[in-house]
Amino acid sequence: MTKQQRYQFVLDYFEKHNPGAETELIYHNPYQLLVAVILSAQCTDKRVNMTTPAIFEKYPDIKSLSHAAFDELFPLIKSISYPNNKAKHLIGMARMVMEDFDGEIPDTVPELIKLPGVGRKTANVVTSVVYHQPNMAVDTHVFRVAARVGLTQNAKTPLQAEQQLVRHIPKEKIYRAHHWLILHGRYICVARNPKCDQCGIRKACKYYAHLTG
DNA sequence: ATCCCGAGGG
DNA sequence: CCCTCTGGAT
Repeated sequence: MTKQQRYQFVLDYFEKHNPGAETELIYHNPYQLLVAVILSAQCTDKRVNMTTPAIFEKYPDIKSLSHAAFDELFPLIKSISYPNNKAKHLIGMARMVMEDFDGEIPDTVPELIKLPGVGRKTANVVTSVVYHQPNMAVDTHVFRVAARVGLTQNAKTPLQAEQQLVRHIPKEKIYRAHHWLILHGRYICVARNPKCDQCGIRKACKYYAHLTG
């Protein structure tokens, strides 16, 4: 199977068997999405969604967050991973948006990455979801699944994987593909002992082919 | 024990 | 490149 056929098969399969609307981050504007994604590192979306309503009530916009006191923000997120870092990042992010970006959440990856707590993955999520740019956010799931299936080859970093994936996936499908790969990675193509017996794309999968000889 | 849609610093 | 941050569910 050629690489092109592999992509075709995988994308077609997911298009037909949409892994479905899973628990997703809840947000109502770019500000809220950015905050939610920053909080989501190493933490389930469900848990993030439990904390964000209180945050958005107390800090309804980027300006109010930029004036937040650490000791008041910290308790609101202390039940998720890395509350110390994240509280620091959120306030720093808001301040930089106010000072350097005139209070508007930037709409390009290079600008977003300058913000505290915003790495490439977060920047790609924000630009693809809010601004509909054809960017692929590569997290641990996407990285692992793409490598296993053979959508990427010898990708040593998330950035390399991102570049290979973006090259082969039609623009309009990139965000959905991102989500499909995550859900597939979460439930089927798990890190240890992947559930190949339940996998619908195994016939296009290099890992499975290798497994079965 | 291991996993959750990572980022920053050394 | 590896290390640290570090809470809750399973």
